[in-house]
Amino acid sequence: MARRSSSSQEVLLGLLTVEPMSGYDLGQSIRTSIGFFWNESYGQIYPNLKQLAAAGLVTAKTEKQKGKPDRQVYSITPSGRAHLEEWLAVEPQPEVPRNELLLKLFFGAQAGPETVTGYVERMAQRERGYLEKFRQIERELLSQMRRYPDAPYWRMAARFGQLEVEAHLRWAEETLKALRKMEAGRQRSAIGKEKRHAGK
Amino acid sequence: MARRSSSSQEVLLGLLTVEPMSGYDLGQSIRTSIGFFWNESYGQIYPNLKQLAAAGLVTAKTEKQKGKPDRQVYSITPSGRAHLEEWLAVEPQPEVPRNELLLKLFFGAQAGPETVTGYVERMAQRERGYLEKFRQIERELLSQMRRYPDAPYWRMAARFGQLEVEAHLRWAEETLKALRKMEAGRQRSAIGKEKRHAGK
DNA sequence: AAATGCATGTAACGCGTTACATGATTTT
DNA sequence: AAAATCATGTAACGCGTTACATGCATTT
Repeated sequence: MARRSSSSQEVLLGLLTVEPMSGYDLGQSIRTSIGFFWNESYGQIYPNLKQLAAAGLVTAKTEKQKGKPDRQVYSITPSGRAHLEEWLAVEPQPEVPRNELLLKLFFGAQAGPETVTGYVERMAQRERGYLEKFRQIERELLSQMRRYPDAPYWRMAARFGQLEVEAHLRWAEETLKALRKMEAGRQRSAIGKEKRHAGK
Repeated sequence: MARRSSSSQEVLLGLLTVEPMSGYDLGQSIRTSIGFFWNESYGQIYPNLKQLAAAGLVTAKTEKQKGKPDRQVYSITPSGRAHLEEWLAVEPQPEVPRNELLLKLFFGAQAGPETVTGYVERMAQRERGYLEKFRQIERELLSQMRRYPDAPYWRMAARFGQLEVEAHLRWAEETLKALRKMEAGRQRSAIGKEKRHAGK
């Protein structure tokens, strides 16, 4: 097996400990339940499932459906669980950050406050949407606490997202105030220039 | 010119609006000033500078130094500034998140609370270090407000990092409490099992 | 004597997204 | 009639890290 550095296969194994699923299901699960801190495209999921099956970490079973196309349902094997536990025992590395909004804000002087104000406003809008989602997740998790023994861990992860979103919103409010002050200042000086020109 | 989706070249142009720099300088600047929200390796910086020079967006000038090897000092050109402004006018896309710590925490039930506790503790330690750095950056920026007209924008970006770090630390404290409770619970039930075994 | 910093660059490799292909059913 | 959903997969391409190469000066 080639040296692998990413966690794309392990996230599939992890989700398959909850219940057997198809590649399509896994894509849905990722998007809806861990999407706020992890993401996989189908271009990753399907080939990785094949590799996992070839390595004996999962097994596939074809399920026929009326009307809809066949499903390949994958289950984790004992050696798959062993692999997952090994991976879990490795210290997670801090990720390298890349925040394009902050990058454009950092160079905001080259564009003027009007441009970046819009970016921050729409970012805040998005974050407010996330806040709603987290509240919903919180309710669902609380009601399913005893159905899933892993739920306490899921809550901790969701709580991280919640606190981050709240911090983002506080930042956005503060930053919009500052940007609007700058805009006002620029308008005043622009009017000043106009008057000076008109008076010429 | 080929279609480019990433911002690796634009970050170089942006930093060169502050002052002319060598590839090495740019690497240092990135690490020390925007490193908390953006990152570039030398394997990206040097080839991208060449491409920028070939496209006429920067110019290179060889500077000789005593003892040390020659430096290629790059300056942004007017068309470089135009390109930067165009890029700044494009709405920044929200990045796809990948947080390995949260991923391992999410699957924490497969490893047990002891394992993930260590991960969160060391994460909190790192974050406390960042907090110190942000306080230092804040001091430096305040003292250099009139030397650099872009400083207000830099402060906004730094403030984002500050608020995020504070949120992370609050989360870590909360989560460590919950994990330690779970550990205690598991110990009690492990002792219970032991006693039952001993009594057999 | 060894390690670190200055300084520039290239090559290999893996990761990940996007686009494409196919085709039926259900909803708008 | 068109779009969205279910469902699986492949291929191309760009991005980005890591390792490697070189070599002098300074610090430990």
